[in-house]
Amino acid sequence: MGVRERRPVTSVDVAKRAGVSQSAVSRAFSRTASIAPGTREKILKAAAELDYRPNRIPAIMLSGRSGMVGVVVGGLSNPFYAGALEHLVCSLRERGLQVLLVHVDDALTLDDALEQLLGYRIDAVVTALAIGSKAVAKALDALRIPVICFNSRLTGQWISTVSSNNRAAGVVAARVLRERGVMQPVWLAGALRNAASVARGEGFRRGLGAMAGELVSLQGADTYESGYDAVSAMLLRGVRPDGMFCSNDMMACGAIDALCERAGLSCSRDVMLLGYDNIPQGAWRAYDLTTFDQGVGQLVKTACEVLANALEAGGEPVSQNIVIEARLVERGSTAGG
Amino acid sequence: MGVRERRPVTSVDVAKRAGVSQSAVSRAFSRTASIAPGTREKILKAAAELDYRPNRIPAIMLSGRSGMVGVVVGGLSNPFYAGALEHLVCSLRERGLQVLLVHVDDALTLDDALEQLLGYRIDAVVTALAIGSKAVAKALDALRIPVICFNSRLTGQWISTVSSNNRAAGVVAARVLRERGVMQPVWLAGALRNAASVARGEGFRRGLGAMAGELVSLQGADTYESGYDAVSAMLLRGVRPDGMFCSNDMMACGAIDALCERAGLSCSRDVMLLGYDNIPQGAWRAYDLTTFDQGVGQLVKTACEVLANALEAGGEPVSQNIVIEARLVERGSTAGG
DNA sequence: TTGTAAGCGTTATCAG
DNA sequence: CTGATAACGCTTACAA
Repeated sequence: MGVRERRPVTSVDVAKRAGVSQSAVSRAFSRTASIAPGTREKILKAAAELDYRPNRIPAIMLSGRSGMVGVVVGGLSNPFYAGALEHLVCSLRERGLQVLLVHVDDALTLDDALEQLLGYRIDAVVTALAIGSKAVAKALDALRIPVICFNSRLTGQWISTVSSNNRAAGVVAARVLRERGVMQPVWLAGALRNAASVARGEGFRRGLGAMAGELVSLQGADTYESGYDAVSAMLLRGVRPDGMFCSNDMMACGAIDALCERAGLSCSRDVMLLGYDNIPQGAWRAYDLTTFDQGVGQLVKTACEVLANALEAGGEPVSQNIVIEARLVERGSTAGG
Repeated sequence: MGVRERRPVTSVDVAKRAGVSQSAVSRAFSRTASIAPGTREKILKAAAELDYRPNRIPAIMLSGRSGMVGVVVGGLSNPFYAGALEHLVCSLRERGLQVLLVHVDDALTLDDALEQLLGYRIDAVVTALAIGSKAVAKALDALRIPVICFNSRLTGQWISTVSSNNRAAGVVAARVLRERGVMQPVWLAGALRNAASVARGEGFRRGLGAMAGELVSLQGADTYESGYDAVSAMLLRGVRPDGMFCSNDMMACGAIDALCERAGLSCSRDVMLLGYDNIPQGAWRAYDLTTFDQGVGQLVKTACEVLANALEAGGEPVSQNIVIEARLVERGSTAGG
């Protein structure tokens, strides 16, 4: 009684047991094919007894479509991206699409990862990478499958984008600060290659109007630590802000902590401060952060619709660019007093 | 000049162009097969010109192994899980395994999701679900492929677990509080079905020894809000703790905020407080949380090794249970004064 | 409605 | 080293 490698149950096994042809089994599991109800039941019974599970791999071979979407993420340590991924995975699954996940640190890993994913014949790529280089755009466009990017400026025949109106939000942030009498505004920028951050900064500067001359710009890198450090350095230089706009909530939290710890400045009492993303941590009592909500649900839903369109185009490139307004969420950090 | 659906480039196309047989092309891309260097180069050149990319799907059909691992997550809003996922994705990729990601809310979604994943002939399942029901264990075991669970008590022929020593950490937490003269200890439990939380609570109670009689136990649900609410309710009941152990950092942050906002109690000055997971937010200055670090890197590395073992077992079930010690990270929340 | 048979694009085996 | 050929487990004409 040797140990036998267990061969998975195939449609042939089921066919044998049900006393029908193998193609009948295929039809029993197909939505479109026509089959006599009795035959179908007989087959399903046999299948259940054998614990048969249709193998999707041959279907992929025939159709050339895998039903899998490559999802490329970086920076899951930012709760905004983690939340977006969670939404995305659910939405794609509802549309019958599976997620092949790749984590990417840099453009090099990306090339490598895409190479591998292509071997699996993924139908499309969805990404929220903040990497906005020409090289990346070119690599993605060369895949000849639909690519959907969040908050990106990448362009290409096959590339669609879904973004929040970063620039407009920047203008709103400036208006909020001006209305409340801020005299010394500070802009805390995200990573340079982050297109969304650049747009937010442009909007902010424009919104400040005449006051833009007073603007102090800090360079961050999208993380809590970078926000904390940039603000600490600013305080050491003797700058005392009374209004701040941070390119994302992570940096905003770091900024708040640095203001408090390094200079005893409290947000709302001494400094009006806004962030971006509306991450859960911003709502934690210790921060109570005014911020912009990108509407992850809406963003993801739109992305899935764009994706569906692109997949239906049947091999023809589709490129859409959709912008969604961000919503100001006012909390204590701009309450004043 | 009608629009033609573009057929992907196959090895036959490359063979034609390079003037060799199709099997030569296969060999040119294989690591093991032997082929003349000249032939190989000729083929690679032709492949590059045609932008050929080997299709992995047929290989999956032949071998029955997809090189894909189903990764099941819930609660990505907890940065601990988001970070763990990031590590896991990278580690699996280094081993040449792709990640098929599924998000699960409840046991029902799980069954459904597994059903689908099986169609893709995934080689294994990795999960960090806090769902610990018998039904889930049975469903996973029935897949007849290796299953690796983090911090779970699930058991089965095919199920391996990698956990931190939750019970021991609980004992340590109790020792820390006792040593610092705590008189009114409080335990903030996570969701009931969370086996890790149960073990932490058991360890804590045992570690308290004679003082266990004074212990106040609160029921949370692993989230910030649940921690905030449970502690708020406790304060309303008139309980004034001077030491707390929270089943995870999210709840610990909620607890800290409630203590401060509802009763003006400060952690470290009035209350010694410990969490679990060592999420980045715990290190943020506003919380400065003492906690237990599970060592995500180590946890994931171990899980991947267990997985590799199980995959090499060639169809035979493998079940390992590995426990890793958690490391106490002391910060301000237990500094006292 | 059902069965037969021809692929899908690789890898593996075997002869040359 | 190389080329022909047989799988792999399905879906889909086509014929009965």
